[in-house]
Amino acid sequence: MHQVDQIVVVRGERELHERAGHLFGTAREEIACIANSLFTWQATHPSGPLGASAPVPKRKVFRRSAMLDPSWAQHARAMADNGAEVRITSHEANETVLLDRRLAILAGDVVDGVRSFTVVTSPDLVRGIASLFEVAWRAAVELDAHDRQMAELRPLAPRIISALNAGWKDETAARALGLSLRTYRRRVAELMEALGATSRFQAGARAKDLGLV
Amino acid sequence: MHQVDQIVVVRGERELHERAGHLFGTAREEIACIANSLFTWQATHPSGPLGASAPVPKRKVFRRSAMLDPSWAQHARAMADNGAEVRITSHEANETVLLDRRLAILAGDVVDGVRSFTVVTSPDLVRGIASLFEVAWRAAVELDAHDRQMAELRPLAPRIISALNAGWKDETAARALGLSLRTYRRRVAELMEALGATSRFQAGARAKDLGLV
DNA sequence: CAACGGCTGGCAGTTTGCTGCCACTCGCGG
DNA sequence: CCGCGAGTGGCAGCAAACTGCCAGCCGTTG
Repeated sequence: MHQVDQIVVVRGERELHERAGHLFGTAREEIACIANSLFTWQATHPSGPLGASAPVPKRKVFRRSAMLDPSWAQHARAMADNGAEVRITSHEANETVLLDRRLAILAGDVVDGVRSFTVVTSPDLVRGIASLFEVAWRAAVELDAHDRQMAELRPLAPRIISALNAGWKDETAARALGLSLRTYRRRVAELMEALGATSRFQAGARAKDLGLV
Repeated sequence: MHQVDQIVVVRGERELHERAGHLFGTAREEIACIANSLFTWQATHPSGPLGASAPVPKRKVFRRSAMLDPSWAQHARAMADNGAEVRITSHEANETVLLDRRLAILAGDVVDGVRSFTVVTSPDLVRGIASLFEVAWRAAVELDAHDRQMAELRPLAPRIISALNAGWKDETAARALGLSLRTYRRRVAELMEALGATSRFQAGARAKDLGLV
């Protein structure tokens, strides 16, 4: 049988939901996902619990910079506690969802305030996308290892970002946070790395982009 | 006659438009406005040309940082060319609209993604708000003077912001823009001032906030 | 109880950024 | 044509940030 519409582009979360939302409940083998923001999470995780049907193995990769947001970090932990495998990546990849290695959804760019998504069912293409996902999966670190790395930074990040956004000098901010200057600068360096920034200007733009200021 | 509802709070641009949009066409003496973003401009400048009826004197104060956006700068120039008096302020004030000194609209904070507006018709309160507007008006600089100040920065700002966002050192960015290091740093200092930032982290966050990166 | 690992904080050297000063250049106006 | 004003660029001094090194401390483990 000739299969039609193996590659379909939809615009906006509503259209995506209408087109492919129901398929989430039919997944049997695995759901694998790369998430960059809460925004797309909501798009691919519709109302009604996903795990309510027979539990399906899930793998999810979160963006490291997103994990600076406490609600994200909490969400990732909750997923891991509910049996999903969660990893954290420092790399930037377009958001991707794989269902049973039969269907892939890739997020595109935002145009006129609307994000487009490509829904793929072509077997060869889905296999290719799945292999790329595997590379990203292997390159990412496990949630527990990531949490250990972030143990010192995590509780301080909001206050450090506030201090930076207030324009405070490192010495002033260190005193306000009850840290030595060296340790404050250590934390700032870790924050910069988590944001993927090499300058403080970049860090400010990234933090704003992520809703951290 | 006892006037009711002299102070009303509405939530969202649609509700504001329904409540007060028609009044813009009835203004006869003056429309005065402080704008912080394109967002609120659209709210208080509904479809259908404002000046289509008898031309009403208009005074508008734009936020200096917003003027870094070429579309804003162009818009301000177009208003001035159409007879409005335009000034630029470095200060941050909540967005305000005054109609004939009889009605005032003040923008509030965004809560749950929805901005609230306070519509005021109480004569005493409107007079008070109008007097505050006059203070802001007098403290602002005329558009022409502002444009002269921005003459060197204006054409370079997009590329400087790109260079900063790329994490380039000042020396690297200066060479890329064909400027000396001293001049590049002069332009960066002007950009920081226009953004109202005292640190590069702040500048990055502000630039992102304004849609400049 | 001792050893080890990891974190902190002080110090220091280096890098990058910030701004004042001044000589020079160029364009404009009288 | 000359004088003046404004901008540029080089230099320099200072401030702020970045990161390595090392001693000390604390908690954990054997």
